[in-house]
Amino acid sequence: MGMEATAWPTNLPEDLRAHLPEGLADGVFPAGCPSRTVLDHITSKWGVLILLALSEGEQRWSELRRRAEGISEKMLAQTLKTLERDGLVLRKAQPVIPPRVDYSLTERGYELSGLLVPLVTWAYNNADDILNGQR
Amino acid sequence: MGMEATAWPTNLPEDLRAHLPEGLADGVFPAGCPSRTVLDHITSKWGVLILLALSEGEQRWSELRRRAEGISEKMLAQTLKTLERDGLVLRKAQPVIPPRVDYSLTERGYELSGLLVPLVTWAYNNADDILNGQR
DNA sequence: TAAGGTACTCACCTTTTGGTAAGTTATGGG
DNA sequence: CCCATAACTTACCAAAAGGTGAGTACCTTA
Repeated sequence: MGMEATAWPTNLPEDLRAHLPEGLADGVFPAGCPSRTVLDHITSKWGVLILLALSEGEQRWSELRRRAEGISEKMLAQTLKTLERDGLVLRKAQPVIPPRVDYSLTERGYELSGLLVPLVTWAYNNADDILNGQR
Repeated sequence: MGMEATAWPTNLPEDLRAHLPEGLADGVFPAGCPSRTVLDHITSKWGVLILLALSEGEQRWSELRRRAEGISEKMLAQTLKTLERDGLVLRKAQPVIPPRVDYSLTERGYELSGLLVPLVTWAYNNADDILNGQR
């Protein structure tokens, strides 16, 4: 309400639509499904931002902290651990003092970032329109 | 550790990478940025699932409840309200008893779902590998 | 001797998110 | 008269996410 929201026609030709894989073809994810867990990791508030930052190349802890503006050390550690466990992020610690740790995307993580970047870009480009259109 | 995570080379030719828009070219979202808010809406646990379900066409409240398996009525209402406010979902209520309400994607919502579907598909295809590769 | 740098962990507390169960609406059918 | 129905709302509570500030390790530099 307040904005001219137009409905998208439901009867588009099949080949103009993005396709869901079989098994969730009707949009149903089984509730306990592993993909729900993975989806939660990769769409988490800080997860997206970290993957995004790393899509620009290998970075140190402190650099990631700067890029994911507003993240706490606790959440940075937690998020990196989850992504590392998921095989999306690679941690390389050098045994020097003061410590130096470099984070980068794995091949799988890089593949994922290729899907995340368009999404974030879209959010960035549409954010003002979306939030202004609210009565 | 436990899995053979290989690092992706950092020095790829520029044109093989997905690109971030300027303004977040170095991967920094300003902390209070509107796009953070929008991103939170569209990557929320239930938001993704609802947008996904609606990418298959117009649906009633009760149908959405079934498809987003495990969602409570409270969260369904809340999620739909947010997406409607954001101009991504269109609500059409018919003044009949018992009530009938149909939800569909707006043009903007449809555009978004085109980016979300590949992401969810990726999660679906990779979920088992990811969760099994964890020591 | 003391301070500084880096990458963390931990305990404690607050805030946000989410679930449950009940109530609401108005009408048509038994 | 009373129940069922669809799409909600509300109050209350539990769980999860997240912030804060302190502490740790160890070597280097001043």
